[in-house]
Amino acid sequence: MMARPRSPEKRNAILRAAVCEIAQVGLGASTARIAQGAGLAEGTIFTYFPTKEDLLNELYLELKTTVHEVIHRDFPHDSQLSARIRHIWTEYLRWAMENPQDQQVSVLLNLSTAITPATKERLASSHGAVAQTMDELGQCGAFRDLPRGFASAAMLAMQEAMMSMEAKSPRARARLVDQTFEAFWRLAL
Amino acid sequence: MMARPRSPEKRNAILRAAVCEIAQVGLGASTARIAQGAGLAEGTIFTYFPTKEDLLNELYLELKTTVHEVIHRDFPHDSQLSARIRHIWTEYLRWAMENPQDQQVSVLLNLSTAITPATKERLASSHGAVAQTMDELGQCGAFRDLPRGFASAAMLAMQEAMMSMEAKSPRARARLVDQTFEAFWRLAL
Amino acid sequence: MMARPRSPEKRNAILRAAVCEIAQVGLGASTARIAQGAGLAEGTIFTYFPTKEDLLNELYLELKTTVHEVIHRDFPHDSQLSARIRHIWTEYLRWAMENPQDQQVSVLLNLSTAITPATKERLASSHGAVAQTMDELGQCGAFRDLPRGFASAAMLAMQEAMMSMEAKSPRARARLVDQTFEAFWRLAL
Amino acid sequence: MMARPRSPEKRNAILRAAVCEIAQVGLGASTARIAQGAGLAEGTIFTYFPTKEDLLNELYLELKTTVHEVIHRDFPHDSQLSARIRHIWTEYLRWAMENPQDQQVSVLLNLSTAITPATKERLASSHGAVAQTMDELGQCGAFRDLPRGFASAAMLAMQEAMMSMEAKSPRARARLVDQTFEAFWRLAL
DNA sequence: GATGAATGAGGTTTCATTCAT
DNA sequence: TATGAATGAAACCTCATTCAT
Repeated sequence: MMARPRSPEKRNAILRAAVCEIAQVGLGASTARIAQGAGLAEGTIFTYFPTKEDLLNELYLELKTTVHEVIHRDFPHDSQLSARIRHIWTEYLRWAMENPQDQQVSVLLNLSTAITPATKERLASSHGAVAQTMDELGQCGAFRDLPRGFASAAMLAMQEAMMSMEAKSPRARARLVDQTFEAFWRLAL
Repeated sequence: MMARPRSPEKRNAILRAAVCEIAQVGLGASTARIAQGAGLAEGTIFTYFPTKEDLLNELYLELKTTVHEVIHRDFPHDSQLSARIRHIWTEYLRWAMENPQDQQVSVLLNLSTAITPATKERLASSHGAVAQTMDELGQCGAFRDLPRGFASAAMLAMQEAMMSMEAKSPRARARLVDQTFEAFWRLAL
Repeated sequence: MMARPRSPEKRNAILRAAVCEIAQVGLGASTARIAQGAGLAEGTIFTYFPTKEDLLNELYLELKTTVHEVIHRDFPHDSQLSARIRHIWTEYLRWAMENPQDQQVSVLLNLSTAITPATKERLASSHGAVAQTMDELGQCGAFRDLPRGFASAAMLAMQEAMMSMEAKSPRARARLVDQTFEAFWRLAL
Repeated sequence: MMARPRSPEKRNAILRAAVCEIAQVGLGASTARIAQGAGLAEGTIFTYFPTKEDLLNELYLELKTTVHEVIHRDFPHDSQLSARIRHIWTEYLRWAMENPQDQQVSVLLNLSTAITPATKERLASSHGAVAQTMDELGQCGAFRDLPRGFASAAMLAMQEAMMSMEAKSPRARARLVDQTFEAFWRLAL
């Protein structure tokens, strides 16, 4: 009934705990355990999120928004396409590899029926510079004749492939990010 | 002397119903609803699968095995690499697009903690010709310097990207499959 | 529906298996496991015993009857009271210690609501010589002023106490049986 | 800040209801019926006892502890052995006859595999004065040459025999208690 | 007669959510 | 507002019993 959170710290603790639990046991993670993970009482969750579904939707927004912020930070707005794509490529992968649980939960939520279309739309509206860059990519070279959105999907897909590689050391990881970008860029022409 | 034998049809009906339910509501799909979907009593599921987890593991095997069979049928063993890769690309996508629920459930199961390592290993041993072809792909061109397994992951990733495109007509779909293969092949060199 | 057993061996196997299972897990032992223990199919039990409750009642009769038979064998009908009581004491304890599971299940069944009064009555009618001896005991010495049946109950109670002692060797056991009989007999005067 | 605290009354209501149900139908008594008997919702049982088995173990402890308390109340620590034994004899029987269901359930639990060794050990440590008196009894007269523990077992056994006698009136019951004690004491010498 | 698959009621337990404190 | 006990629907699973083979 109440959705006006009193303490942003607690709200955040809940979201962090949710990520942690869901990463471990899937979307079936119980609200009770999430609450416990957040150091709160079972019932408190429901003063911050009226429903478990609401919690999941908000979590989804939070995760996606964070990624957007990461990418927009220091975004080379005026550079040429390849540099902008490389930025997206690099920053997204950095975030994903530094926050594997967040990434994993993000994937799970993407596939879940709990996330409403409304939630997904709310995100589309906040794309901004990234969206524009991806569109530009869609116009160029190999992607020109393919459906709108394919460039974006392909890039995300390749990134997922890249993440599935166990990167032992951070150094190896950095090189891998570069190498795979080169490969992807060749694909794009 | 032998009472009614366990019927493969019923076993199959359960697996089909499971796919259908899981596609709709996720892995939380209840055994009761699956039974109902299969036209059986609640308890009957458990004569075929001792546990829900067992059901999920068997379903996983079934789905993956089907894909392998689809690909191995008419596999051009003696053709050159590009033809073999194209075969895998095409047949896999055909199956996935003709059986979107199976595909979706397959993805869900892949991410689930319910699938045991033992189950995954059972699959690895049945790869055969496909595995060899993918290995070959890994040796060539762009993938040579990347970690083992990347070629395979990248291909699957690109296929998922392709599937995420709504293909209106079967005709358009066929063209899309071709176009995206060309793109992928260019990536591979 | 059918209660006329074709094969006494199978009927017996079921009863033996029932003892074994019940001794291990209590009266909750499932008919399926009992059947398995008897080397029979789940359903076969029900051609021998229409109901689980029937099985338990018959088992109860069987166990009690066996004890009676053991005691009646070589019963010293014409000896004086103390000799007859000693015979009952010794033979009952021998049986109980040689068949601990049967004894244990017998106790469980005694306490169970599954055993009908009708079943218990059926037994009372077959007491014979033992019953008469116990009655005689009730008339004598210490038991004279106590309620009818107390002598019998007291004896059984003392025997249970005796059985609860871990008797290491058979030799020690034999001595213990003697010693405790002497004690009991002193009680009776 | 503290929400509704867990209420000892409800915990007790559950234990009382459990005794009542188990006395009627055995250890198979369902948690649902126990909850109903306690005037609580099905789920509430599990905030007080994580598991049915835990409930049974706690019930066992509670019953045994009550008996110990009953006996220790007004225990004639400084009287001679016979007086102390008579106290135990009398008080135990009084409790058992005034609480026949508790007594019956206690017996059932004793025989059940649900009660863990840990639970039984927890009790052994709280014996106190009774244990010492029973040990003393074991040293004397008839019990001297019998195994340690036999005196105690014999006494309990005789008490059970005594309880199995239907005592019509309280007056008759009191006399019976006395008479049987005299008999038991004669046994002990 | 023997078999064991099929049944569905019922058992224990979990869980999102409510609400007294 | 925060708490956690209370709730009861629903989940997974067991089991006595039936019945086609």
